[in-house]
Amino acid sequence: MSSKEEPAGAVAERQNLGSRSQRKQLTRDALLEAALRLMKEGRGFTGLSLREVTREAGVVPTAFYRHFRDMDELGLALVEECGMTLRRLLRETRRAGVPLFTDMIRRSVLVYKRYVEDNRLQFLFISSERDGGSPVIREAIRREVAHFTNEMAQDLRSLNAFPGLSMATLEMICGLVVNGMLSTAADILDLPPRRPELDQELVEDSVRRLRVIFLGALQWREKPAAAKQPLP
Amino acid sequence: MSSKEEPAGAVAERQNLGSRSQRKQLTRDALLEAALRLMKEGRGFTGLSLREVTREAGVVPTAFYRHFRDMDELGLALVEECGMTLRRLLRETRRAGVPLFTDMIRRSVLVYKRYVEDNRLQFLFISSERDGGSPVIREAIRREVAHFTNEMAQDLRSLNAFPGLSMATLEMICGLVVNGMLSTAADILDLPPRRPELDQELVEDSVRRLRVIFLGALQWREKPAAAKQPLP
DNA sequence: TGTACATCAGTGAACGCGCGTTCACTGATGTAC
DNA sequence: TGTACATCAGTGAACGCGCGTTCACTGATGTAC
Repeated sequence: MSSKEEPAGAVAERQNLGSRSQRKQLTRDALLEAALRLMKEGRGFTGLSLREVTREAGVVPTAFYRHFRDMDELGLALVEECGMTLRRLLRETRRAGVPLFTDMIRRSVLVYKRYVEDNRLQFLFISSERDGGSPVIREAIRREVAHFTNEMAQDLRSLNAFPGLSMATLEMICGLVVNGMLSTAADILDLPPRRPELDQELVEDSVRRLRVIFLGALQWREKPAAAKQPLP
Repeated sequence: MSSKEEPAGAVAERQNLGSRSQRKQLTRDALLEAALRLMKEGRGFTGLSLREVTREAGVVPTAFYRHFRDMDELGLALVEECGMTLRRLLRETRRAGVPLFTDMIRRSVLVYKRYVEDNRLQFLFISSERDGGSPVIREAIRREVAHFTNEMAQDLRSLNAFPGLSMATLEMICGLVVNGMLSTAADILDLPPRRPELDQELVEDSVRRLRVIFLGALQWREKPAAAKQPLP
């Protein structure tokens, strides 16, 4: 125990052994995590102050500049971290199987829900900064999400889930799915604890929405690409 | 012309005749509009300061308190304004017809795009605070959006567009549509000027997404509502 | 292995600034008689 | 209609505070010989 209570042992960790650069990395991670942690109570990233973040991380304000030029640069680092989280998600969901039938859709949704809950802070960051925050961060998030959507479309193609659909159409479908699932993430994060019936309801709602999209996808017929005409 | 350039004539307006309460209302409107205007460059509502808003509105900081207790209260007033904008949208889109076929979907999308462009600032507020901002404002926006979704479902029901679908399913479908269209609003607002080919592409993408959803809705078969079972 | 020096992650004091809020005020508008 | 008073939207000075950033620093780690 410390006489002057420390935030979450961040400092203690850093005081343990390790090369200089290893300990620098620990401080950097502490700053990133501090920022995410401060967003827990619904405050946007833009509302965080540099001093607040360093305080939460247990370092002096000026130490910040050893790691980031400013808060925007820290935000971009968070986006990158979240991008990695999304890519891992794709790998995990892939194992749930082709989501063409209700059971597989439900299985995927459950994997997803679990994943969002295991990575609360990152999904909170994504969903609150995707449309909100500073333009540069918003742009970076959109890039990650577009990349994610694209990978998902590649997956569907290689699984041959919708044989009749062009790659462009698959991407459109995946865009709908991803957009929906990111909205759902916000709802998952808002779920009150110890209300399993609400959890179940949310899952079933998600399943229904995904079913509509996949039903629509199965019905989709590609039009023969009309020759591009100049605007009138 | 004024020697001490004034922001957007707000003060000048207020100096014209009118009863005391009329002029108070003008100042209130100036504050609301100032807040929206300051969000133009991608700054979130949470990032605005009270002093900044009063400066933009052309009044002294303390005048703020004659109208709102704090910035949150101003935010809620904005949400209410946006709610009215959404309800007007519904009335206008209704005239575009039942969106079951591609042409009608396209017509609705064009009405919507035009409407978003005519109400840029309000849609900017909605889309950036829907997931981002302070919890109390986010909650208020969600309520407005849920209300909007519900009205839309009522519309589809009374048009008898999907005779086989229950009200709950119609609401689910409308939820998908509304969620998608609010994301699209952000894209519409980001469109660079004088690039009609990008405008057209965005419209066609929206139409395709809506088609998938409506195709799915037409395929949907209600399950006979299974008796509710207690959780295992 | 031992010594002398360089590096650099983190410190702590200091700065000027814009913030939200308080307070007593002004003077035009509204009301009672 | 005219007068005396009340109301209250907007003013302007003042406050204490947390902010981002600068600077010179410390002292442990790393490197060269």
